[in-house]
Amino acid sequence: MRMHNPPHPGEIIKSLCLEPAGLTVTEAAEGLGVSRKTLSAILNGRSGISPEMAIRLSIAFNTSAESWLSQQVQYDLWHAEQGRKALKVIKLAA
Amino acid sequence: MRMHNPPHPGEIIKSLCLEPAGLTVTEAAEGLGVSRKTLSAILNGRSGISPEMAIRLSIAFNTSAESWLSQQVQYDLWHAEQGRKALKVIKLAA
DNA sequence: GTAATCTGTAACGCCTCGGGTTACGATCGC
DNA sequence: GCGATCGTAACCCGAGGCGTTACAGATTAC
Repeated sequence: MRMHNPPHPGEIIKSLCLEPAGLTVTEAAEGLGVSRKTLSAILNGRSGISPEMAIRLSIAFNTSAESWLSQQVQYDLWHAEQGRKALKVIKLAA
Repeated sequence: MRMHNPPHPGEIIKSLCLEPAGLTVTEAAEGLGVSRKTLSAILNGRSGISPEMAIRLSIAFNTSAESWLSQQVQYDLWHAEQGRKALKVIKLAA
């Protein structure tokens, strides 16, 4: 279990994709083929990156869809781990 | 993009966790703290592995929650890639 | 043959969440 | 002042995870 709260993938998108290219949220949303609201929600950590969105990012910015989803998994998993103690699970194998 | 359809993580759970331990679906579901229906749906590829379920698996079988979610990502991504051509996305950066 | 167990799954309800549209207030540059 | 940008609230929709109940089929035990 990691110690630090991993950043939303949205922050990485903003700093590694939008800013270097000088793109506004509106422009990027149009290019990705989604609404401005959808992209805004991701950039501000209010939505996760769906498999489809990962593919859109991979096309638009020539990146790896897998890497975006991996970051999303790290983020989701860290938050799910916070509720680990509340789960009633019995050890079934060593 | 991978060539072959990756197996549902459920198949791996069955062959690597349940069968070696001689567990029935009913027993495993009780140990994991979920309904038999929920586990059955996963084993038969009708449901994905949620972050919470990944943690349950990691506790019960002393495995890595991350590995289960990674497999799920591979599976989801492969299926999402099948609809890649339908996405209207503009290249925004090289 | 009969009863118990295990399993998949349909039918329902509940809640979360991604995504779209519309619309508003705030901010910044000209 | 005016236009562009942005975050976000208020809606609607559909998908998906999970629970309970209930049924049918298969397997096993007696």
